[in-house]
Amino acid sequence: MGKGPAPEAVADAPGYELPLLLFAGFRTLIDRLHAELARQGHPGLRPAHGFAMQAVGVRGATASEIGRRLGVSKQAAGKTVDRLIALGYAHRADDPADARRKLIRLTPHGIDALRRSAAVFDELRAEWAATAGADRLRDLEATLRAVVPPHSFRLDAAGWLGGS
Amino acid sequence: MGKGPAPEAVADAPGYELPLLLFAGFRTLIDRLHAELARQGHPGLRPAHGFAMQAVGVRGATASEIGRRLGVSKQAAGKTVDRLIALGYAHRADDPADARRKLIRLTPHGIDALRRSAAVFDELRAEWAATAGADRLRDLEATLRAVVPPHSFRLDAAGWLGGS
DNA sequence: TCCGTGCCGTCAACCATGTTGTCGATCGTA
DNA sequence: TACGATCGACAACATGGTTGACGGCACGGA
Repeated sequence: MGKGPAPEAVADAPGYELPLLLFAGFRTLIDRLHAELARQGHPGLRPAHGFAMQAVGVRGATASEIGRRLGVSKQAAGKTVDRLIALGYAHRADDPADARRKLIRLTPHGIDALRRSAAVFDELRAEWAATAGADRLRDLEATLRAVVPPHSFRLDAAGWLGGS
Repeated sequence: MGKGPAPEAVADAPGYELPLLLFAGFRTLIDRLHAELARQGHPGLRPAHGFAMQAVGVRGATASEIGRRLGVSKQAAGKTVDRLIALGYAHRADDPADARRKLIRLTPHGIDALRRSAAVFDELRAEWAATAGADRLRDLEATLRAVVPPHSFRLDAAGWLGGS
């Protein structure tokens, strides 16, 4: 680029490409993560489950709490937990200190998925660093941190497109 | 990792931050687009509709064609078209040359939404360029183009998270 | 000319994820 | 003790996806 004579406008990319590029990047990472997880003993796992397990965390949480972290209603969180439990990634236990609450905790299978996810993400980032250069990747992250408002840095990716 | 005295590792961001940053960026752009569109006479419009209208295009298309472009079944495309029509953004017309086909075309309202979307995306990109610097934004786009496989540059964002 | 093959749109059933609204049980507190 | 807030659950529904089936239509070869 930069072949035109105009000094200030050097054929910038059209604005609509930016969201497409960001989404393609996100999607590429998530797709490759789940392809790798499927290979490592976690086939049924889908993107929404990963976000939900992150919301559960290694400490466990109640359904209402998970709903707040994911930005969805407690009912929706309860349904997601049901599926997590059906898949063997979590289990429900009564809270001895409060009979209303039910603690959701990850099973060892769930912890394993979380641990492997972090490892795969590190590998994928290293791959991108090798392709684009470590400096350019760091710049990309720094640029995104600069333009993205911190409150949008949340876990409620799943279902965001469908719900408005 | 990376907090030791090793000279080559300068506390890189953990790998899991990368998808979060990319998604936060994508989401920020889309959220602001739809907030702006709502202000400009397109309230009911949601992200999925935008992708669907892009797949229809100004030339029009059949439901099967739209499904192929979005990477979903023709039945799913048909339902999405139904909602687009109910919202007044598209209409169905018989194809005089082939009685099997029904041409989906955008209404003037739909064309207006597409035109405004492009304008808003350009404004948002200019905003990011002002915040992060035009050069850094161009670098970000170039880096993403380098690491993202071209085949993932598709329109099937809506519903992707839910379907695997 | 007629018939097989294949695409088009549609209907039906179902799944996954969200939403609101309601409700009984329980906790904490005025 | 009684009230109010919260928790988990249930029901009904919207949205957006899937597969399977099916009748209508186009087109090309026996």
